[in-house]
Amino acid sequence: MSEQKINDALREIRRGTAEIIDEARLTALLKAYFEKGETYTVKAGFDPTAPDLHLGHTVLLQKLAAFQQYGGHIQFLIGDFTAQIGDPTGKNETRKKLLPAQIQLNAQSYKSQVFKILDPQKTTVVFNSQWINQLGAAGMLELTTTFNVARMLERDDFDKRHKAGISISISEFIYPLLQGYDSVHLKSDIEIGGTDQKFNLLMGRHLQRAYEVGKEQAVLMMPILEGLDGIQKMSKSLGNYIAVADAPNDMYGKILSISDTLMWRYYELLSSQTLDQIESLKIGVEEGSLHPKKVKEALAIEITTRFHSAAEAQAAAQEFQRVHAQSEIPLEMEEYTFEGAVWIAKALVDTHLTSSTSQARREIKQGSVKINQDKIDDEQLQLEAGEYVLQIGKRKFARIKVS
RNA sequence: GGUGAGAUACUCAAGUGGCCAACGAGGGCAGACUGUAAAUCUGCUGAUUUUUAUCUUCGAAGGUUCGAAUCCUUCUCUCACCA
Repeated sequence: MSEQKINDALREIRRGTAEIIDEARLTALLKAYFEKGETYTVKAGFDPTAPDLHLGHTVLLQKLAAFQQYGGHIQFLIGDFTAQIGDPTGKNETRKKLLPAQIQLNAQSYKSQVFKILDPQKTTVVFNSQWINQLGAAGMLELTTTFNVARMLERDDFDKRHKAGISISISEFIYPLLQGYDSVHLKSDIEIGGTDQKFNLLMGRHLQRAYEVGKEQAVLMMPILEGLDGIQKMSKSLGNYIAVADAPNDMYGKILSISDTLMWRYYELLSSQTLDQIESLKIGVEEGSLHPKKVKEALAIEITTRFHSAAEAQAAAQEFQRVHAQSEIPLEMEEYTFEGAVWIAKALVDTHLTSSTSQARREIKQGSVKINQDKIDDEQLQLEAGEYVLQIGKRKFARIKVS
């Protein structure tokens, strides 16, 4: 009976993971929950420098939510102290020191977005400056004695940089130690993070042993979600992301734009559908009884509903149908008013459809500008009094009134 | 501290006195096509109602020249090697 439950839970928890370390521990925790009702803690760290979450971040959140269903209590850690150092993973730029007020603001922003996925009853939000500031120089020194340079250099990106003669700051050595120390302080049972965090996550285990916490956290790593292009990781700087705060129409449209292959990846990592349900969708598509676009639409609806509402998701779907399938104009768009006749290029700039009048001229020359759905080719066109819908391409619209 | 190399448009990267608003690639935008904002092909991608023209741009400031991204001087910043 409970055997079956444990196996089902394990299956959902394993879903999409890149790697799990100490699966025996994980199983034991689940067993204790199903048999004795004992809960456990799951830690996940977030960086307060970027308050805008995108779907890539929600891969972790989805996994945390899964844990919440099976007795996990989430330690949602905001790395306000460690943010000052900057994670050496990936890029290496000195970070600006964040003001406490800014961190508070970002934390609030986090909470409002995160609790769309997580159950607040089973989540504790913590800031690591709380205990790291208590460490003091002596505590810090003690922390550094738990590890050595040779092992630190084993870390893949340090190793590469060291061999390539690229500088590594001492503070960057401290970063993994502090992140690991968070696990000591929080006595976490499990920590989850991206695959790029492997070294830091393992440090948690190492330090829990060194500080004799009495347990070593299991580590669960999630893959990095590919962005809209399906190749590079989803990130804000690459512009291939879907933000949690995106408007329903944008969110829906962006999901629909992903490739059919990527769609399955998103299903695995982002959907709340069970593995069995997803499998049956796959079979349907392979047999030809289910159109891939339908499956993609269902995903878009699910995700949009999660961050907005079912009604808004439906509206976005209908809007998409209107604008793209039937080439009609959207229901809502920005409105601007002008006094007196206005030159078309100027109107395009003032409505932010183009960045400059030169750009506007080029767009007109290319035949991508439409007024009230009619293509125009006269760069000199003056708009007389009246109401018009300006359009560039399929996606950019503005309504203007000329008086 | 010493020596050397470099700084070009959103990014990478050509260009070493006029043919340079500056090759090429990526990215972005648009057109065609499509179940899709996918894929593919094509065009555009400094600004300006002087648009086969004008103006501003190649780290910054000066200078040489009829003419400079290209030559000279100073400065700022990055990087590599040595210590």
